[in-house]
Amino acid sequence: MPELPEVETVCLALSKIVNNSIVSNIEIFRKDLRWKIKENLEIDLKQEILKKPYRRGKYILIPTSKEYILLFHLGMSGSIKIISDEYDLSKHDHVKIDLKTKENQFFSIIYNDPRRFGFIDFFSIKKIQNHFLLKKLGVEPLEKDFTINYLQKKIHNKSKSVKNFLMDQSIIAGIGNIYASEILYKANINPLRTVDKLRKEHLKSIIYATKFILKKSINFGGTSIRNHLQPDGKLGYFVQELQVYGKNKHNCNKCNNVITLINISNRSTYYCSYCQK
DNA sequence: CGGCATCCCTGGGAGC
DNA sequence: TGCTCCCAGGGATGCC
Repeated sequence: MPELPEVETVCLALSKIVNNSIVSNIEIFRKDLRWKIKENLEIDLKQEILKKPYRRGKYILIPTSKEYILLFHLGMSGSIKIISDEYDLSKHDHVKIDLKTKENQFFSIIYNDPRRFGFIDFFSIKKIQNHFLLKKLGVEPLEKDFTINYLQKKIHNKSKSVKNFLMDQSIIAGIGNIYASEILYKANINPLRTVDKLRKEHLKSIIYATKFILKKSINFGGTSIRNHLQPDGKLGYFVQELQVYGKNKHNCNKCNNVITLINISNRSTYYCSYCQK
């Protein structure tokens, strides 16, 4: 499920209950995710106070009062459930964290991930700059430093396709396969075009389209959880909002020609060959 | 170094 | 209904 808008939505849902709550218990049912969960996580996390979660790329980071970071990555199939009532564990629930909020309410966070491409880590906040995953991440696409100038620097001497460029986490953090197609459709740029062929006006369109698509999807995610007393991490992609991903053989909303499906680096890529040049 | 294929893993859907 | 095959949204790794 998870690219930047979905991770942001999960983060927002978490922040409503996690902020200043205390970990009363933690159970780990499976440690072998993408990497092995640290042996002493149960001991280290118990009785910690969790502060406000935030997002970096596709990672969820929850600082604790003892200056540690609890990090989640949802991989390809991960989700987080927030539970306040009786709950029967289901298949692929790997971690359960019980929380008591400052208003003395009780919640549990369940980490579920069938394919186990996701990851959970716990490390000192001092090591955040050198964290083996976080240190590689490029710019946040919704922040001010996502600029034409930044993109020009990153493009320097590169010949990869613009779609692979958008999905490269060391360049822009948070865009995955679905939103890469959506952004390029919005920007009218062919996903196969190599980045060295992009002109300034194209970069401008990419930045505009990226911010537009991501913000729209975050807003959609926000409205979809607004009325849930028990926000459920399993929101999935906001498929109602998708214009081109998964729409092969449908007609383009702009020119009415048929949407094309191709493979770029073994990933499905959808585009309109008439609108996107 | 850049770019690409491969691999990790399980489940769901299509097709027979 | 059941089997097989193919595909899937991430990203590290290794090879050229």
